[in-house]
Amino acid sequence: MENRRDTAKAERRSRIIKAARDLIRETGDAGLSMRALAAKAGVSLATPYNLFGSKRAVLVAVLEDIKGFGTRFARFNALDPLERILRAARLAVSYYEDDPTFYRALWTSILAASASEERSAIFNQKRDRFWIKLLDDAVADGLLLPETDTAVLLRNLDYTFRSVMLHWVIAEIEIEDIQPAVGYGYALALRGAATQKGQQLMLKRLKTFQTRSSAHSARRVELAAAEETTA
Amino acid sequence: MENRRDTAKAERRSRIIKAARDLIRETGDAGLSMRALAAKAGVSLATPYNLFGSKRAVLVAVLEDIKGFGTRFARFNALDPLERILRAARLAVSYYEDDPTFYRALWTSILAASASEERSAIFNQKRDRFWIKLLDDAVADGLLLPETDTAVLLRNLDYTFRSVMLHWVIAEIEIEDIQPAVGYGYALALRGAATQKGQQLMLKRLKTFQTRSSAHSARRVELAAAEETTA
DNA sequence: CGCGTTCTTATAACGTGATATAAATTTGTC
DNA sequence: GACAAATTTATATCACGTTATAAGAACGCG
Repeated sequence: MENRRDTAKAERRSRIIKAARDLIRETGDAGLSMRALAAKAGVSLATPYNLFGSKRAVLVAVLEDIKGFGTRFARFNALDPLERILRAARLAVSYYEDDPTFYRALWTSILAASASEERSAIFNQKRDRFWIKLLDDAVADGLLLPETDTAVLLRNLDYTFRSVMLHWVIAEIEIEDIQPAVGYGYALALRGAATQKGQQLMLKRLKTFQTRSSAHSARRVELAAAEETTA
Repeated sequence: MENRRDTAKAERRSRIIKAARDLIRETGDAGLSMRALAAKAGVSLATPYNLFGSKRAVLVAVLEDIKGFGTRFARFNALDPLERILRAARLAVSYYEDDPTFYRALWTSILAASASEERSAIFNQKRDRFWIKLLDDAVADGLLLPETDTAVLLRNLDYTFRSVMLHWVIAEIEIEDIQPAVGYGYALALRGAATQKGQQLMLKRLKTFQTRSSAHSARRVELAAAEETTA
């Protein structure tokens, strides 16, 4: 990271990431071709491949380039651990709610790009540690069962989060359904791993999220029924 | 469905589906191009587009062409409802375990094919009814909370299932990790929605699945740590 | 300075999914 | 049997992601 060559390389990298982000914002995922990306970044077509390896890798880099989570989260420190987890999930969702067209285009592109060999690295060690700490706190406070393997539990929460996002990207649910769906899934899983003390807290959450999710579910059933009669 | 024209069309359709299935079995997802598919099915390149609309639609048709779930499930009728749900999940997983290379190639292709407009129809009404009946039985037996919205709960279970599958397709977990991961996710969610009576049943399941999932989790952490030191 | 290395650049090419076009063929109906 | 409608067919074309090639520039080191 000291050579002038390496700094120029890093500069080119960030220029490509920025160009990709801008291009998605301006034209959506349809206008994001590698040729357009290279032109906008002021590099040759081959350069993004040299620096990232594939289109998918560029887009994952765009996704990872998002920042500012930690500071916004600091406010919740006074809450009980389980509540803090739900707030953290809500905060993560809010990123998508604040710029849905951008994130949908981004994820659409990532999914469309052929799966290459590189370890997809959507998992992030630093991010994992943050969440596992939250879960460990809940165990320490006697809200989650002491025998809980928080790493396994976290993976399960991640499953929920990403599935809901995927569901939204595939365009089968609306942006406003994400929040209750994630909340319900998290509350459900946390209650599943909770002690009696923790279960009481989650039960209330579960009910509110369930009714908010039901509204959407009813909508979906109506749609399906309508399709069935026309088919 | 009465014209000879329509029957010929249906025959061409099934020939294309069969050709796609065989092609995946023989060459994997790499060898499955629309040109190879058309050649193997004995039709022109344009025909699959006329009959299905896109490559993705062909592959979804291949996926939906798989059958024979109900009969194998009959044996579990004597078990308690929650146990029956876990067995059903296990049975669903076994389809993938029985022919992993085929299913991975199939899903890889489906994901790689660009997202078109068609409603993805991975959700199936008949299938939904089957699962909701299982959940309603558990409610009726006092194992799940009476206020449970089983449709919402089912969607959550689906999230778990598909995320694990996706995780496997992306090649970050092994085929033998699917079963415990799905089992853990289902047991966790079911315990989250369970009454005290149901919770005791699920707690035991949870522990066994957790230890089996932990083995994999530990493997992953080792890998990540190894990568971090080399990086 | 000159040399070797590394990387970008420009350009061409490959195979892909998808679409457009006109000809050929099949089907239903008179 | 002949006509009209519909659709497959053959073929050409497009933009795309990706790779290969050769030429040139920037750098570290002697």
